[in-house]
Amino acid sequence: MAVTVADVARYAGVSTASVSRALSGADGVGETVRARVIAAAQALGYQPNDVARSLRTTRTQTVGLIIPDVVNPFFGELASAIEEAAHQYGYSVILCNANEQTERQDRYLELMLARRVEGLLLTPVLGESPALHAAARQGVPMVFVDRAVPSMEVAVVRADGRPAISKLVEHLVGLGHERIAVIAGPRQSPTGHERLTAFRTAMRAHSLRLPRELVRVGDFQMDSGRRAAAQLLDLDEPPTAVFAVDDLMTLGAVQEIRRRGLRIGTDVAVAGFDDPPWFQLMEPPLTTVSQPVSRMGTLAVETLVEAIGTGSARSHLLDCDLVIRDSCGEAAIPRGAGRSSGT
Amino acid sequence: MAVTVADVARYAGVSTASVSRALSGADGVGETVRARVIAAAQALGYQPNDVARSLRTTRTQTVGLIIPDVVNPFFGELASAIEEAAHQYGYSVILCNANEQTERQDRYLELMLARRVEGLLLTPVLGESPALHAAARQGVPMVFVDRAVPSMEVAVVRADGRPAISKLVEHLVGLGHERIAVIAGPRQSPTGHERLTAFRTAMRAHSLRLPRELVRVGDFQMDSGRRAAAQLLDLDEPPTAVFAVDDLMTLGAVQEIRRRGLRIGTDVAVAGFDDPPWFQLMEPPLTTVSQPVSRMGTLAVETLVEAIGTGSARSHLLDCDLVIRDSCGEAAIPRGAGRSSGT
DNA sequence: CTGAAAGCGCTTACAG
DNA sequence: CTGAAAGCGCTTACAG
Repeated sequence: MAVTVADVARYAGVSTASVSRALSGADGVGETVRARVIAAAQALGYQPNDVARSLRTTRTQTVGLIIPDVVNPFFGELASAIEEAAHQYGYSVILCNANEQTERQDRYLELMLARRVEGLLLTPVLGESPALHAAARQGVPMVFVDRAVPSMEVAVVRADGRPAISKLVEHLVGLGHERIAVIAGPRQSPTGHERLTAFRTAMRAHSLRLPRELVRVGDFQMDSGRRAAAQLLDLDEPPTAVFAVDDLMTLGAVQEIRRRGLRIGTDVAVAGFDDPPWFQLMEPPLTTVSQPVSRMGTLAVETLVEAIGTGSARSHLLDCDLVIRDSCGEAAIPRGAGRSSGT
Repeated sequence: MAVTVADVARYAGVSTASVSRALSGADGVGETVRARVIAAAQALGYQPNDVARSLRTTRTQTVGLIIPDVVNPFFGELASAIEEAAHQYGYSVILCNANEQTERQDRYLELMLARRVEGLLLTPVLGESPALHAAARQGVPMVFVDRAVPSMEVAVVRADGRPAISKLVEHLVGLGHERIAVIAGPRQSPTGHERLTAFRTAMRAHSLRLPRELVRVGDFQMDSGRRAAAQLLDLDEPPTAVFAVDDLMTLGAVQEIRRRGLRIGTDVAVAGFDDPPWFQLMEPPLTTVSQPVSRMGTLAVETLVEAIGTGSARSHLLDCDLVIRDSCGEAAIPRGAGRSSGT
């Protein structure tokens, strides 16, 4: 655990400079010397020390990844895609889970800066983050994934849910739904806001009312989806369809609906967001707005690599898909207004 | 991005030694000097360089985590728990996804050693891994999670599925099942082997036959679960119950059963392994053997920290729970042998 | 092609 | 309490 270039040099009878050159594969070193060095390294069991190299070269080959909630399958898949792509470009990734807390995000940001990551990939948590602004000011290459911070000029890679949401509403209306509720994200969340606004716009386009009581605010966690669904179901005139804007809240809603003995798709329609593998395995399979998660991850890395290389990078807005399955009912909706396309 | 201790020292009018002491909070530095240093650091926007510090102290405050498949929810949750616990102890984690490939595991192992991680947490992939043995020989503190390598004397933190599997078989038998199939893990997998053996033993204890055709080998991935279920269902005399030994294969089996229009719990019973959040949301909710995943993660980190500190650590074997829900049917099993406890 | 030497940014004995 | 100096393990101009 302690053999250094100096040891190898001594053993091979050459200078440390030659050792370095030979081992790094650089040219400008004779074949015989190279062979001797390699043999010596082998014999001594030499293990390069990247921290020394990093100090000297100021390259760490590491990028930082800060995710707000690794347990959320969406972010899990995202992290996985990012890890994969990063390695493709020769970067290791230091992973931190901000857990949706600004203080944790800031602490990790400091930590990553101190470790001299070459770039930063993050899904910023909501709220003011001094460390984030500091990092940006310092000029560390960085790109946001999935969430933008409007006040910051940082490239962002995310998916635009609007067209798909509009299609979803059309789908629901086609099935005879008029009283459609939404379980939205936190008010301050740009993503949540965008989805809610898109939903509102689509409802208006179909001349459908969206009373206050049908708009519920959650926090992207399962429990808030459950609570929101409960409130919705307790209404004097409950909605015939519920649209939740992320996977976890969708799950919560499904759970609450089930708990009450209601059947999804017939008693109440459910549409979700994101598309973890088991959505299609639910009974009935869930209709949902799907984001190109792993594409986002790959693209985010590519964008970051570009930022590291050129000092600047462009944002990318991907498309979402509406995946129609059976959870919005395909036939008899109780209050069907004759518009149903079902049998 | 380039202010160093030397700059701070100059600005504060003291030596770099004092700067280092003041900033690290060490004692042996006067209050006035400390205050001046802190002010100077602040004024200059000093950002400590951990790679230099690491080189000097030979401490990197980093541990490596190698997971065989981050997309698998079991490992996702495990990684999340590990990341959390590691930070609690002041360690950052470098995450690598071996994707069940020895070569990738070995490459990442080299990389982590070069980066001088202070410890290694990994779920070893199957197959010979020269780098793993090399690392062990070198004495890098390490602990295995979830999977042991019988030939290596490395502490392992995992859960013992045997008692829960025995209870599961009892549960199935109580429900009238006799023809019970198993979708096992790869033959070389100790974990898979343990679960299969436990299942065999339990079957024998109930004097139940387990013909070859009812034992199917998968690879812990969803697709293999699907294929295994298909083969099982195609049998002249298909099983009345299927037990899959991980979450992904369980999902695959569920999907195949559904695809054929069969109802889980009534047409065919399904029992799974692991307990991702949506198992309880399936229709019917899935009966499963649940591992204490996040406990495993935390304990693995504690064990590693101990290994780093003392140079040795003990293995830990946790218990699994049998979570009984409705997927094994609670009533009428077609071929019920009169043993059914249902109504 | 090869080597002597400096230096990356810290921390830590060692003196005083 | 404070500083001068060495050194962690590399790489890279700079000479030759």
